[in-house]
Amino acid sequence: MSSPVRVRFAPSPSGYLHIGGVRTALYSWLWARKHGGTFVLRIEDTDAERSTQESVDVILDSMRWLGLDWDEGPDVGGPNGPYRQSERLDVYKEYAEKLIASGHAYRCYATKEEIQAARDAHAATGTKDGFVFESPWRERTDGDPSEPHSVRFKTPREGSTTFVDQIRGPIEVAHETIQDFILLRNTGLPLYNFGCVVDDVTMGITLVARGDDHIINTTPQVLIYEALGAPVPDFAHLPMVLGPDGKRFSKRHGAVSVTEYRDLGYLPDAVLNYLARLGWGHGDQEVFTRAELVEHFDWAHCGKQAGKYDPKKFLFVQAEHLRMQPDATLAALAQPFLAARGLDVAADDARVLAAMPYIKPRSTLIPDLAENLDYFVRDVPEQDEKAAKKFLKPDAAPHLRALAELAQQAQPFDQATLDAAVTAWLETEGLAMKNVAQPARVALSGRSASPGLFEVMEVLGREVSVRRLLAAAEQAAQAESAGAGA
RNA sequence: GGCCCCAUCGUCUAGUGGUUAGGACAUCGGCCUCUCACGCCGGUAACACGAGUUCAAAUCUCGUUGGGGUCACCA
Repeated sequence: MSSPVRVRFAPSPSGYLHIGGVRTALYSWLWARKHGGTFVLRIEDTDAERSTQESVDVILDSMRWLGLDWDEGPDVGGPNGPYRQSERLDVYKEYAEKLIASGHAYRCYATKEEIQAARDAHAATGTKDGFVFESPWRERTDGDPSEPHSVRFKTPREGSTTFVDQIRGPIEVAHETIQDFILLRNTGLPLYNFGCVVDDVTMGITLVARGDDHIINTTPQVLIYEALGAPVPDFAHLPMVLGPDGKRFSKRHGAVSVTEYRDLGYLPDAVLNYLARLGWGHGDQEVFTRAELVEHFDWAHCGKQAGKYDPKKFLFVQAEHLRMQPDATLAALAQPFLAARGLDVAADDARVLAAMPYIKPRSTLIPDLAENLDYFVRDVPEQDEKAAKKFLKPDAAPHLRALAELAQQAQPFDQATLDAAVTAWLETEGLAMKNVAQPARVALSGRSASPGLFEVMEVLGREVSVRRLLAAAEQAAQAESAGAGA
């Protein structure tokens, strides 16, 4: 085929890794993995004001948690480093000089004040056209390079430039709407459009994926590629991720940072799956494993319109992935959340493993697992007051004692035996399961909702089941005297 | 305002000239049932509008309207 695929994700470290950014990273990563290419991670920290090391750490942590591994970048290095723009200043300087030498760029000594004055004058004319700063230095050569100056690109005055977006098709912009944009600030630091292109050129990037807010930046960038005589990569501009109300996705819509989802107990694969499907589709399939995503992803099936974040759908996808996990994996993931409830159990606790199949379909997030596992591993189940009051009444006491007796006798102590014994007993007593189920449920779990009674009993074991049943019978009987005494 | 992008159920989408416009989430009924889930069955619900091209348009063209992005020595 053509040249090997090299894709990059280039976040600027000015905060956490935004959920929208994750999608960009994911699509890029998928593209690289699908083609056996290289995934490069680059830190765009040329804005010293906003970039922080803490942010870099958070972003790397987030990427690792998601399992979006990079072949070249911070930590792992690579042949095209360094991978932080702040460490590549000499490279930008070198390329800027090249463009000046070839007549594609020039030194501009205009001050901020002069530019602002020009902008104000333009506004004062009341014109409807956009402001395009025309530097007097475009054609002058009498400046003193030792004086502070920026480097501007000499944008062609005529014609237009077209590039073909992988998602949107051809996009054409007239040169007259593009001003002589700045390549290098007077501080020597590159501006986004320049640093980005120089890095993508020197790192051999073959496809650039990013948010569609960059679509307008692409034309000037293509101009730089051409001026440099470098091959122009493919571009794919992803639509934005919006909040449910259609506004830019922000904190008030819910969690925006990847780390928040991790702490909330989402699975990385679920996050990836949901994000992949938000803006991309593969027929009727909704649930994808990571491998399936890699196999099926393509730009052609990416939607063009902005996607609204749907927390309910996200939860659905998360639940699906939770159920796909092996019991042992979930047990290990649940352990810290159990510990947070004061339940100190091993990651491979037999009760946890035994209960997991029944807990899984009743849980969505990892903390739910711990919540549903609670009474299986707690010595004495915490009792829901309302449930106890409603079901542990005097007339339930004899039933609970009978169930305890049946549990004591069951041989072997498993679901089938328990079920048969209880069914037979109900028959002779002329009772229905629903007459005794809820009191028994409260007795065993302390709650009014739980997996099937026989499932719970089997996991709990004979001894614990009998003990809880009898304790509840006692409690139910007590309710009588309390009621009569009042 | 200039420039650029976008437009199928509430939401994510399938659909690339001929379909009863499909699926999923959500929602509403029902089944299952010892509770809660899971699961299963079914319902409500969409091509923004207007011209044109065509035997035929959700699909192609133009316009309108409505969203969004961008106009920095931020990224």
